[in-house]
Amino acid sequence: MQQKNPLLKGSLITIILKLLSENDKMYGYEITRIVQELSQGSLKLTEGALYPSLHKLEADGLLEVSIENIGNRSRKYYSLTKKGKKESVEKLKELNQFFTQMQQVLNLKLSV
Amino acid sequence: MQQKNPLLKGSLITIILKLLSENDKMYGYEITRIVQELSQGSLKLTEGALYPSLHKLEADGLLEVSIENIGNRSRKYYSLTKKGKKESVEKLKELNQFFTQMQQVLNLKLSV
DNA sequence: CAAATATACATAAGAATCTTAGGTATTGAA
DNA sequence: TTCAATACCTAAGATTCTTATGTATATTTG
Repeated sequence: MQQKNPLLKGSLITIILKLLSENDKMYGYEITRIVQELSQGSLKLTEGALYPSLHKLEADGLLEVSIENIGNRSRKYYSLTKKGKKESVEKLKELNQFFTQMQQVLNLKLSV
Repeated sequence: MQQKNPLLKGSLITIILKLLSENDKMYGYEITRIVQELSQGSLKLTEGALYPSLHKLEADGLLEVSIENIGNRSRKYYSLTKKGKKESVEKLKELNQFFTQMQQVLNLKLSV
């Protein structure tokens, strides 16, 4: 079955960590907006994917939460812990390597 | 739980189609070898992932099979159907777009 | 002002894709 | 003759995502 929206292909965690390494704190809804904006609408980060991932990263000690109230509405701001900063660098390195490897596999003409 | 081996991240189908678009016919075991070789051993295409994917592509009419016997051992050679050739181009385009989008999201410095 | 859209969080079912762990059998090398 | 390589295969379970909900507040628009 074909998927209609482009996949994140296992890169969601890396995206979150990277964005948070460039911004002191961000909240979930904000992250979905920024990803859509930066990809000109082609990457749809669904909330059903994002929120569970944020909770997992928090449970793993990579993110910490602070709640802010805007009027009657509340935001959960996430920021990187020390461990999260380390992991952010690690994950970005891995993803870069993956892209490099994929390009090697996909671009090279094979002689039969 | 961390994964030890790099993921294929949903790109396996694309890899198969691309390799077959450059080689008239290939068999499963051969594909696992070539992917390892081209990625200098960093991408491990497990057989548990590959064979079911080949069967799916065949069932979807993108690949066709011809069996060759080498002594007492038999190989199942796969090659692209017409539909498979079309899809191969399509999938490669998609993956390239994905890489481009990811780079936009991951490289850009955000101003807060 | 009412209705629709945007903001902001969340979960749960199911699909898709992969790893891990087996299994069978032949061939070649040590 | 035993081990590694070749060559196929499947099944259980994990992970990651989509799709579909649900709740509630705030803002825009007709």
